[in-house]
Amino acid sequence: MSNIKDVAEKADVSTATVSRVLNNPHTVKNETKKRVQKAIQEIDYQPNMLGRNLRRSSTRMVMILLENVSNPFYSRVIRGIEQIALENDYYIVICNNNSDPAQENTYLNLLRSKVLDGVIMMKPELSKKKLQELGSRFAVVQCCEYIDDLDIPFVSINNKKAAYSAVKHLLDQGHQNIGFISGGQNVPSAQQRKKGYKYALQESGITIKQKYIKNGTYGYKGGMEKTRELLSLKEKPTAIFAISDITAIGAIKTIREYNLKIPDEIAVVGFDNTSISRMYNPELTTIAQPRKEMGQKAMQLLIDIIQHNEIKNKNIFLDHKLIIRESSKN
Amino acid sequence: MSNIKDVAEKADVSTATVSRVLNNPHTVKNETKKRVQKAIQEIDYQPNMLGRNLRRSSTRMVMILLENVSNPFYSRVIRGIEQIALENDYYIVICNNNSDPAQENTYLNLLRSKVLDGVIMMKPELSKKKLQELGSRFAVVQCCEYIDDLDIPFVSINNKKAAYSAVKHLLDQGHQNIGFISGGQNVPSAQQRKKGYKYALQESGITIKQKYIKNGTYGYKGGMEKTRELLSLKEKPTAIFAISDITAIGAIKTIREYNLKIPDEIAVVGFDNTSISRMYNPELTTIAQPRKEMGQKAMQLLIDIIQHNEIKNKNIFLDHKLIIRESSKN
DNA sequence: TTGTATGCGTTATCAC
DNA sequence: GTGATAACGCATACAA
Repeated sequence: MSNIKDVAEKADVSTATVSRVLNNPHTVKNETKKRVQKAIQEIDYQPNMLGRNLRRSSTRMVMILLENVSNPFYSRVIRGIEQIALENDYYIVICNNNSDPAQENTYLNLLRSKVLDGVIMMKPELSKKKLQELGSRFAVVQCCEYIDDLDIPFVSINNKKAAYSAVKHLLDQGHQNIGFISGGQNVPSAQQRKKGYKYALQESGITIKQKYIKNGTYGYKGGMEKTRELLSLKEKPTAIFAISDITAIGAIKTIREYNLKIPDEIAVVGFDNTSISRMYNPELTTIAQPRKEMGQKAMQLLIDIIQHNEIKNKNIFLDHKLIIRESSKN
Repeated sequence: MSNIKDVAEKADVSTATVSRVLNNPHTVKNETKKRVQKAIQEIDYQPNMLGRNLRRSSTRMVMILLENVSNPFYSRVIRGIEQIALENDYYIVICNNNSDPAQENTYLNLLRSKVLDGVIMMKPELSKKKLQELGSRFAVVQCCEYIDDLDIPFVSINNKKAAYSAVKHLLDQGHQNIGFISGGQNVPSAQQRKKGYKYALQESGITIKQKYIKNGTYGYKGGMEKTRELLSLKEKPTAIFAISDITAIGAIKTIREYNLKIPDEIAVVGFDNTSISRMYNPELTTIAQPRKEMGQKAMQLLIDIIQHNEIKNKNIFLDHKLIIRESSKN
């Protein structure tokens, strides 16, 4: 493959001038510029970014590190990130950690070794301490999932409030026995949402019953299993608040096995407003997060860090929205 | 940040020796090695891959270029790719083209400029000619979606046969009027599947009616709209074969609006066996592709190209499987 | 087994 | 407006 020297020879200029045509065209005399551009065309020259990156010590590549792209929640967040990235000439690459700390660490080595200019972390596997360390040395932003007593900027919603509004909606519908199927025990957002669940009940003077709180995973199967447990209780819940839409759909599947009517005999509320919530039968009541905007804010934050811009607000909370559909209201 | 020279000074060796410890440890005397490793620890040295990459003219980074990660079909394919990549010390980065040729081209510049060692293309926006050109100069593999008269290796299923088996299943259930909701007009797999649809009908001596063939998109809304068109025909189809699971679910949604019973009054078959097909109500009959294996084969193929290994088979077809569920059979 | 020296391809500083 | 050249950090051919 040809390099900048070949172009320079072909156009009878120095490599410096070729570089200028590439990066600061306005500083080159028009005539010279034309000659260089012609040469570039003729020998089909493509700048080698490996050289450029080394020289500049920057790649304009930014990674989105998430659990797994199969999680439908992320798609719109990614869109938001991509939009801002594109506008600012950054490349976005997405990497899965597959919930494996070792795999996550492998990808983070791309950051440590300068291949990436920054990273947006969606659901870190890293220990708090290591995350702090990483954030202190490299450009890192937390998005959606976050740990707030670190000095790492984040964009998220107020999960406690969001869960509160979901449960409040069920209370308003007259439900008293409300089950909660949570996510992973050590996932911050799940803990925050549990607080919101409890707070809503307390506020209404309802005793919190541990038997109604199930810690599970975010998955479909988890939703099925935990619902089976809830429905085998003597005093069955008349409503279930699930940590994600998929979990809620697992719940509905099980409810169907028990031949209970939704929402008449039992109501279900999910979380995330993923596309399936609108497509499912019955359509699912859920909490919408401003996913695209979260991505946009996160990427802007990351750019500000990379470029050492002043950052006004390192902790950004955006508004959620309760979306009421068939699964909780006739 | 410290570099290889700092380590060399600290350990009182040459940079060459440090490099050897990093890359060919067995060629260094044990005692020296220990000293170097200690120095690396002490100054917390992390090799700068920008330098290494330039020197080696390789990054061990490989891109999966797809339409959008939100498509649930890809998740298991990606898993397969990741598995083989991990085993062979390659980094996998995923990029969306968002069906935008310009965006795709931007990402492909990473390949052209040597930032990537290769790319697996899931659904190219590139013109056939440009794809051919790209494949002739760089390591490229087509996966799932493919154009077969190019000299670019691919891994896929036999879409015609797969569609045939879906339609044959419906015929076996006694259906004669079978609608087909296709994908994009210029998507190879959609064309191939249409052939399979037609072939199955012909084989059974059934006249192909254009009114039963709807060209749409792969989406939910497309499924809804096209089904509305099909159900407003005087002679309604009693079965619908959809190009994807999501499209099939859109179809079901509309069928429900018409208060038709599935599968008694109308049967539905999807394509891809994505997780939603099992979760949906009713559970969806569909065609399963060996997604993980497709990913594995594609990545192995790509590695073989990158490393200039001999390649026995450049065109790999894997077996599909018909999965019969509630939406087509009681 | 180790050190010296070179070059990968580019950009940016400095001089003209 | 342009050219000469150093430097980015590393791996490797060659010499010792």
